Amino acid sequence: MEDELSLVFSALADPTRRAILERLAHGDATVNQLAEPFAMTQQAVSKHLKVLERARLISRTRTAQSRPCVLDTERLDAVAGWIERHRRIWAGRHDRLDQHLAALQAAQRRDGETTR
Amino acid sequence: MEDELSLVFSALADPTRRAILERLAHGDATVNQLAEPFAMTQQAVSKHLKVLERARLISRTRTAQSRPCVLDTERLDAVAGWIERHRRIWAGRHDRLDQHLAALQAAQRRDGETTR
DNA sequence: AGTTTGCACAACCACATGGTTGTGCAAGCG
DNA sequence: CGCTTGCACAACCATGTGGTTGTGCAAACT
Repeated sequence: MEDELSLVFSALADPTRRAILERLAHGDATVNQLAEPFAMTQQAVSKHLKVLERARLISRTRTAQSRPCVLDTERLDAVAGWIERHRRIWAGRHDRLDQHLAALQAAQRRDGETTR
Repeated sequence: MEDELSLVFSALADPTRRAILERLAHGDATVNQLAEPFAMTQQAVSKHLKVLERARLISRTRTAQSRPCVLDTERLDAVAGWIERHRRIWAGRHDRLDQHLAALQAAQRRDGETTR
């Protein structure tokens, strides 16, 4: 129905889901563990997980009664590729890797931003 | 209302809008020029442009009766930063920044896990 | 002057999204 | 065995989204 890129982008277009992904970056977690920091029901988080799963940003295993979530790392590559392509085209700057990394580090330093 | 990152991501989560951006990468264009390749009305494209404008991915000038669209290149940097950060964390790549991030990740993985 | 061009605003529509409550069900625990 | 835990499914609701048609209006053309 919808193309992969759109699915991933729209999955990322929600602070709650991005926070979930960040949480999962620190290790796998169960639904309840993921739901705990948010002021919403477990069912709502379940919905978000379904969105992430559909975008193949996470995958889930059925381990007994818990369904731990695992990041699917490759999914971001397509998105990063798209972004990078256009960023370079638009900016017209053929930045070398060093500049790129410097920018990333700067971006990381001013973190705390939007991830919630 | 909504955070910047979500605005940009959701603006990018539509094939039409991404195509518009690609078109604009080759140079500024008017609304009608942008609308021409799509099987939709000029008004629909206008709506898409408003979304892109709200996400500050494009800016518009009022030149006489036409309203040419120009890419706002900086907006993608935040998104690219977010993507790159997480992609590298998850994938555990191999440059200096990556090792730094991997160390961070390992340190953070050391706690949590059982609690929550 | 009158007409055409380029665009935006408004109202409307169908459907998606993000949340809720209520419920059910399989796995583990007392 | 019965209770609790962990999660998903269904129905519902409010709002957002992506499209349409209809209209209006300012600038440019003749």
